[in-house]
Amino acid sequence: MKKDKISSAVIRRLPRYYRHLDELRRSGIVRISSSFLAKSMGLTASQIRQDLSCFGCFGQQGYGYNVERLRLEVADILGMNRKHTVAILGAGNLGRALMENFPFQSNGFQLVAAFDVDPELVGKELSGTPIHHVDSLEEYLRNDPVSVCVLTVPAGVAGDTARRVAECGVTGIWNFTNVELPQQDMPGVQIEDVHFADSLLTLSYMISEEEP
Amino acid sequence: MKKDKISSAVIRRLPRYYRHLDELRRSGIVRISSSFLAKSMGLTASQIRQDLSCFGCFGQQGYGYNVERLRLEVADILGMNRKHTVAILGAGNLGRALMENFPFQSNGFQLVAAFDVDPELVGKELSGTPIHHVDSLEEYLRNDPVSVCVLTVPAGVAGDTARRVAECGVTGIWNFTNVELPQQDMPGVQIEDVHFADSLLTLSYMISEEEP
DNA sequence: TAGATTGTTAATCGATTAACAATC
DNA sequence: TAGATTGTTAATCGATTAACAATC
Repeated sequence: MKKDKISSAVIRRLPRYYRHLDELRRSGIVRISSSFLAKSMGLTASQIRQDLSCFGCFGQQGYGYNVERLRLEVADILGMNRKHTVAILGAGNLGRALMENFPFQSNGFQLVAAFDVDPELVGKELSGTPIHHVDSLEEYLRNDPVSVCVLTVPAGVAGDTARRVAECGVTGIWNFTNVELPQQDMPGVQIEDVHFADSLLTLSYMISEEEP
Repeated sequence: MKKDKISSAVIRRLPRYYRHLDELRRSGIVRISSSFLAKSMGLTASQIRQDLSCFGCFGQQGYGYNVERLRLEVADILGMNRKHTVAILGAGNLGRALMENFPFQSNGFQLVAAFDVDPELVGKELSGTPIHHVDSLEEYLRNDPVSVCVLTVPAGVAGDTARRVAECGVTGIWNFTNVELPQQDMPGVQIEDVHFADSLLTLSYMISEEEP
């Protein structure tokens, strides 16, 4: 039975399901039961069946799940077939690392452009992606709307840059700056934070607890 | 009343508390009530008082919390005063981005070394941090143990590299590879994942849901 | 003193786990 | 058919919220 409102706990597990199913597929495994998948992921079989049942009936009694079919279903649920476009704002170290190394394509995204202020970079291409000047951001987005902007600008201009692209109708911001973006100022824009510092401090807590 | 076992939901909120308190302090605010802090963070006052009470009594009835005192308390809880050391494994784009831009110091960590296989990099320094050859990893760690290793190596060697440093007594791994490290193979090592792909796919889900 | 706000206990809400009929 | 395993309902567990006495 499909559910209306999916809890964020479930949503956050979906990419992990996808990752594991992709690995199972690549190692040639055709079918899998909830209990086997649970064991390999460190979850309970109940939870997996409960999670999946939010979106539909993908298994078969007495058989389990077809790995490839389930993988495609999860990909679809995650919106990986929607041909989302993405632009990178800020081609510093981190922005360039994402441009050159992150597999946008295999996660269902198409990287179409990057923006920076550095005259050394503007006008060049990196891994086939052109780097434009940030001054042309609005003009670019008017002509070629993108789904998601990757925010890898310096913290000082993070808020401003976010507001600018929000006004141009971007639907998502992937925020790598350590700044908390004011969601309420940007209605209709989904924000996903990657807070390096928060992550490291969590680790700091965990290792500090071990050795009191 | 201090609690023994802190739930991971609480732990994950601690860095956010720290970040907000640090910002309040920098904007010169001396005291704050749980309800004001709650509003600015998008939480409830109850939750904040409940969270903090896991670690002690930091407030005062009728007054609230002293921002700077609470900030220092949270820093201490997070282990930011423990002089943890950190080494970066893999000085590719991402590794270098962290070396050059991430404020390890102000998060309580001291970056002491980086490791790579690239002869162009080995022997050089970047932002004051020497880059050694990965072959010398074990020898280095024997002489100068580090608390945390940052895993920014290619996915193919992630598992091996993790095991190697785990055997050398590292207490934490900050994992930026898209590989799920087997926690059970490395007892006593805390693993904190930064899964870019999982994060982007979560955003993909959220923006796809908006426009069905 | 009166008003404000904490820390804590109790109530509620939501998420996870267990159980089981349905059925491949 | 017998064994396996799903999807779903019910039970349990844990986390969040509400309430309030204590007290600054």
